[in-house]
Amino acid sequence: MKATDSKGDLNLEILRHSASHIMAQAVKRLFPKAKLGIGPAIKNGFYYDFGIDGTVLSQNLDRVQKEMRKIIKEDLPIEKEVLTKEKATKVFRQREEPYKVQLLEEIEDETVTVYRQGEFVDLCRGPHLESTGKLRFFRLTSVAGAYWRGKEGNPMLTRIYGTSFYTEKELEDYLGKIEEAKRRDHRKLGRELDLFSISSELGAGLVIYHPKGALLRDIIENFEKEEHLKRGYQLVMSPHISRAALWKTSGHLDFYRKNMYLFSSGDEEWVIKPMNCPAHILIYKSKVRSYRDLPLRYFELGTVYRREESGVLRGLLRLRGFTQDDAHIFCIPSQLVEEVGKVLQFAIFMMDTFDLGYHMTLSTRPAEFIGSPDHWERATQALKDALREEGLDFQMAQGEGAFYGPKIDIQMEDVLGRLWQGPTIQVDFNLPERFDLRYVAPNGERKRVVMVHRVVLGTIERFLGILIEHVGGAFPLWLSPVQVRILTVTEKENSFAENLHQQMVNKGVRSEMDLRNELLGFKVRQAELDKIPYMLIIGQKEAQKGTVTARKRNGDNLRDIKPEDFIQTVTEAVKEKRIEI
RNA sequence: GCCGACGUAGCUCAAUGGCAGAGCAGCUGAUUCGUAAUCAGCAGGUUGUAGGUUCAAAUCCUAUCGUCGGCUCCA
Repeated sequence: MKATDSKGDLNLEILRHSASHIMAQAVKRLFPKAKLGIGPAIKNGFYYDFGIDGTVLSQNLDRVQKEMRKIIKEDLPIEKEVLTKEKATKVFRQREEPYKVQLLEEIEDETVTVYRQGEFVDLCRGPHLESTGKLRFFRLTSVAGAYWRGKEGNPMLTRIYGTSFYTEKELEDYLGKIEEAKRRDHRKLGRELDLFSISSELGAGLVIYHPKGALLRDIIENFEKEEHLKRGYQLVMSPHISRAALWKTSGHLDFYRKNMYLFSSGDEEWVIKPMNCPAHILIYKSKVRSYRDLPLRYFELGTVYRREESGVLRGLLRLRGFTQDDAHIFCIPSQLVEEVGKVLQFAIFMMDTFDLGYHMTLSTRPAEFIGSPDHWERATQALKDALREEGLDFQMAQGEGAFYGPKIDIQMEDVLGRLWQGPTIQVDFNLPERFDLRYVAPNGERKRVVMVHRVVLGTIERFLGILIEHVGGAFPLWLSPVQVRILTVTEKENSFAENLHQQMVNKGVRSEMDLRNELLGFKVRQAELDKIPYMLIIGQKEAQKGTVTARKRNGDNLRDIKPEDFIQTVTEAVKEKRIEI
């Protein structure tokens, strides 16, 4: 297998796989006692797991990198050998590699392949580069712990991540992209733009929204409410605490207990809601429902609290308290295709509005499930039909569904090409059963209803985090907490500025003034850093003519604009939810 | 929860067992200026928290809370 002639994906995989072997060889040279785990190529690079004290590797990453360069310089041929399983087992026993021996035990074939480069031998399917010298552009990126074979309870190995490319430019581009992602980190921008904070005094995984963040969230929430009402959803609301017994009925107390906040007060046990479904179900159950009423679509911006493990918390992306744009659709099984189709359209409309890409995945019945296989088959088919009718490409994830029903997951793709979990649509056979949810059919029979759980942004918090990174903090006009900032050249223009400001506020434009006694350049810089879409620059010229000079976020100037024309431009862009200003 | 790295002024960081410091932000004053940083001065700290070792702790040890990178999880 020639690996060096082009740079297709397969070849990149070979390059990275060999890079991981070279890294493992370097680690073994420096730390002979390190035990080899596994070392595959992955999406953006490669890793290798070692049984060794993590501190040692994290403090010696540079040394490992240097040793790798030596091995590359030695240009050792990488040779494949076919061995019987017994022979291979003997080799790795001798080399005191227990993890490799364990892997061999699990292989059923009679023979296995090993790859040899100099003194280093690894159990491996290959293929590999011809020699270590073919690797040129690589970088070790981080050290982290990882469970052996990915199972909690197994020993924790130390994983080194790295990446490699065929050209220096590709490597630089990749590292540049990582830098760009760091610049856009929503945690950093959230602080710099004064949108939100997370305080350890308040508690990990809980967000406090500062005025600008709260405004931004309010804009998104209002947009969501409007769009839901347009699509036949009804707004509902439910309390944050409820009796534990409700969650006994729903089954959450048995299946989800470790993630729930429970407390007792008086003689009773209470739950802080981790989900909105039971409350919506109670609304459904509050009276007898006819087939004529269906489908019923209940929507709530429902704030829920879940006890997430401390290690999984991450900015706005993974929290303990968050707000889902949650809806539950109660319908007749025959309505499923149409309802799911509508949700798909809705989700796509939202992605388009925010200029995000999307990828769909259909997850089918897992090994452990409830409900009849027949129901599963029909529901899965309904989801598939809905996807096909909307003309959408999707991937299948066999056995990845929830235990209570199949689902469609939509991943959002941001401007850097990163994927984020977004909308989900889940069919549920479980809760209608547990709560005995029925409707009266045309023939008077009381039949079981089908329930669909769905979110179209996911959670407001996570979506905000993704959005902040997607736009790099420079929100489109309709979302910008501050749309316009008026900058005066000297204090002489203050009254003109104040007048203008009031005019805009009256028209619903979110305006701010910077009347500080500072140089214009200083104020412009501040407004740029604050990523304000429009600066209105007011000096002697403007004050005399009664016009404004509008400086866009990208530096372009619009001169001699009448205030009312500017206000109209802004108002129109907001109305159309234009992405570009 | 697990592995590792961390936690010093609002922010970014310095001080490696020996007097806690800088830039930005803030405040005061001067300056009245045209598109990414005007000048000067002032103030800002129980070094996350609680213990311990030491003549002496930001620095070493223990616990705890939190943050970051991963793993696992994500009904």
